Amino acid sequence: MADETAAEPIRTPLTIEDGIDFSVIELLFFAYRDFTSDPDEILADYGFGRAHHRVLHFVNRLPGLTVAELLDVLKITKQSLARVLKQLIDTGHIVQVQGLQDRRQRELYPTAKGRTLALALARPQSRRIAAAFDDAAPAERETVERFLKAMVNPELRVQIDKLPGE
Amino acid sequence: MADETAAEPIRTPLTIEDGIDFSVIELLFFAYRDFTSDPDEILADYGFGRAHHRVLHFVNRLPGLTVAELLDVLKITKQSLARVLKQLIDTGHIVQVQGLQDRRQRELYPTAKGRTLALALARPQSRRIAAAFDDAAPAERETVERFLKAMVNPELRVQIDKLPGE
DNA sequence: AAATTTATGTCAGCCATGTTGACATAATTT
DNA sequence: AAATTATGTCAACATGGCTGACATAAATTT
Repeated sequence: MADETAAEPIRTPLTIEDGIDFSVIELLFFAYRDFTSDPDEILADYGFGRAHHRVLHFVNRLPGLTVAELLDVLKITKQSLARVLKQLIDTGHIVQVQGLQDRRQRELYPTAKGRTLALALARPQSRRIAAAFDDAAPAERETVERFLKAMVNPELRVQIDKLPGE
Repeated sequence: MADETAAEPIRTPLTIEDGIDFSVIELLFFAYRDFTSDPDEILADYGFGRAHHRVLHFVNRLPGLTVAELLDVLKITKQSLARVLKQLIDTGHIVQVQGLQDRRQRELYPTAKGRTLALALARPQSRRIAAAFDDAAPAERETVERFLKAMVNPELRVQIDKLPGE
């Protein structure tokens, strides 16, 4: 205990008057909570978790990326990656190919099986997004995308630009 | 191994042509990754994690909410909550008050210490959001908020409406 | 050619945070 | 009086992060 006397309960809520944008903070929390719940159910059938999903996703979007590049996108350590990557390789969702110019590198590619699963996981998320945009004008779509990109650390926005557009 | 022969690597990336909105899926991932990294650094100084943050946040925004209500917002089990809640109480960030009408209930309130920490955690997130909106028009702000709310499961949107507006 | 650096893999152990199941207590409701 | 409800707690387990240490092969530098 930090103090002898019991600290007094504060009975008034924190509000926007405290100078903080609580509404968007909370909207991001709730939106992400439900956004990730979609693929979670599918993953459970495979004995996979969110970690597998993220790896599979980026290997499908950037086929041939190296282990180091993947670590940089996911912002995790190689020991953390090792476990899930091994499972994805053992189950035939991802294959490794030795680099041509640099034979130390292991280029990661999805198999047909891995591509199918990646698509199955992305589908409900894409449906949720489409429903959220509902009858939004193209300009509104653009506003949302511009906001989300601006939320990313400036030095890491290159990661977004590297992803295939169409 | 699922197959004798090594499965063929697919060398073409998944793109929007596959009928999936990959750009917004990825923007949400990157935005949330960096959005949560702000408070993580502060929390580390206290030996706390994201779980503590979420509890502290909602106790500050809905002072007096009960354990059951908190579980419903966070979508975790009471055993998971128990550990982090106990730590927040032991460190004097949160206090429990026996319910007046129903004395089985434990109403959760922040202390002055808990309020200060909640504000410190919210501040960098709010700054990031403000920077992302930069010189956005009020209508654009509204577009983003409407989109994020629409991303939440319809039956859970009441949780957002219960939070204090101003 | 030798030494160093780099990309990757792997072993071992630790921590945070989620889970399920079982059971206890006190207070409320039936 | 009995049943239900809100909460707490114990034990065991899984996932997915982490650090540190070390090994190997290939590329780069000296």
